[in-house]
Amino acid sequence: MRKLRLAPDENGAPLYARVKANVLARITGGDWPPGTALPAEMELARELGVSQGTVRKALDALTAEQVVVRRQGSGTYVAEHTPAHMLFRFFNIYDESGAQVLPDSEPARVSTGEATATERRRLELEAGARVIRISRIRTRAGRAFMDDRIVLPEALFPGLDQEAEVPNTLYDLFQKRYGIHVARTEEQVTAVAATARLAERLDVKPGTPLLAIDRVTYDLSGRRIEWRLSHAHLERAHYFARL
Amino acid sequence: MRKLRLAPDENGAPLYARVKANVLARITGGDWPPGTALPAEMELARELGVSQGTVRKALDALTAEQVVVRRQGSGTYVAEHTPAHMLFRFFNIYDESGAQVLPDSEPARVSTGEATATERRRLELEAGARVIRISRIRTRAGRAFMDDRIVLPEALFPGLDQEAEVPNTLYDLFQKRYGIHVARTEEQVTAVAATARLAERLDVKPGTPLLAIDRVTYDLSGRRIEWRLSHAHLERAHYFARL
DNA sequence: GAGTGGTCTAGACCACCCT
DNA sequence: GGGTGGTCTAGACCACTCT
Repeated sequence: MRKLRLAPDENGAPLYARVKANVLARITGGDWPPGTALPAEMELARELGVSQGTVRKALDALTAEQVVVRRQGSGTYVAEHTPAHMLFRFFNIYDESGAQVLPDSEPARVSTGEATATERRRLELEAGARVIRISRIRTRAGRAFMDDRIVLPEALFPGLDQEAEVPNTLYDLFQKRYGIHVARTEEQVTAVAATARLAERLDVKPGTPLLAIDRVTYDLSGRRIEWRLSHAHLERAHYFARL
Repeated sequence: MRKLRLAPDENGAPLYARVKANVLARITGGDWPPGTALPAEMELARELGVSQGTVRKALDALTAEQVVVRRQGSGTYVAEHTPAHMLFRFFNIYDESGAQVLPDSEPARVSTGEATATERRRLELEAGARVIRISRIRTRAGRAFMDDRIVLPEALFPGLDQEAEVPNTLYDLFQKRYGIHVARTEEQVTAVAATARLAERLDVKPGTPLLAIDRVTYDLSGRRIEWRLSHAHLERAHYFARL
């Protein structure tokens, strides 16, 4: 019987799944920061006592989930999430020519407080948990077009409210400063009439139809790490989804 | 040199890609209708003169694209698109509890005519091409909530305008009657104010914010087979997207 | 040229389904 | 019990990258 440096739980899970979990743990644990080259497949296979094919299957899965990037002839690297890349990946607004809208962000207001019932529900927090709230306007060609209200569990992002400035893309800050890797988002989209507050912030008439985007963001281990409510006034632009 | 009954084009494309193309062609060509069991992996491998592992990789890809379904111990089957399944897969509206909304459909109006410039652009049709236009209301719990205007190239769906009744789910009709397999959709979502026409059809006040969903549907070979413009009045429901 | 990922093969054993 | 897909191994050759 070979000894494995994998999950001690030998029941059920196939080998490649345990290899995948092992590699993922070392990435999220910070052993291999973004941009690092992983050991070669053969070396990982030797280290873990499995065949190269099994390592390959695990790395294929991590590649599909965009945790890792493979470069033929060079190596396998922990996916690097540059600010531009993160915007590109999670900002779903496109203009009429099909090009992605790349928004700017105005200085934000940041505060902290005890989570409301709605915030606790959306972020699956315990009663009494505290949150960081960020409010900002996004602009496009110099004009306000999107109002963001972002809520984060304070326990996951201690000190974030002390930042001098909130960057245009929060998600790479999450990764670089807090080691929290954004994995996926779920968005609920509806059409709403502009309230007085939104009308003023987006410079439209009250009652103007706006797109409301309610987003929950998950990290690689499945934790809810952000709740974001955006209201957008889209002129010659649209929300895009592929199914 | 082994002789392959695969694509004669030997350059570039890996073997498994040619196996995949071969199997896909036999499915879309009607040799294996939906629900049919494919030959076993070993048998396909023998027939095509490749190893089982290569066939497996091809079938894995077709499984990921939902062209085929695998049942351990039983076999690999051409994906069967029941009406309920098609609704489930391509209808993106969910209620507040997270359950998918399953709409009903009222009798539709069907007509044909020469494609307008917009219709030609969205469906990539030649000048002079003819289209079938379907207009219908979808209901939810007995109340109108969505107005659909559907445009199809007549060349792909001859005689569809003569149907006695338009089914609630068109997509499985496409597959069963015309052998056209829906592969994916692209949707552009915006918020608009209800026009007089939409207000009357959806029983809301003019100016009410509606969700406008502009969808182009592609078949397995990448052809555009449908353009659909839906306007929805969503109460306690939302459009859902996972990214 | 050495090292990496990408493809392909051949064969083994297992878990599961069907009859 | 026989057939199927699911997993795993070992080894080969290729295409690419780096230096």
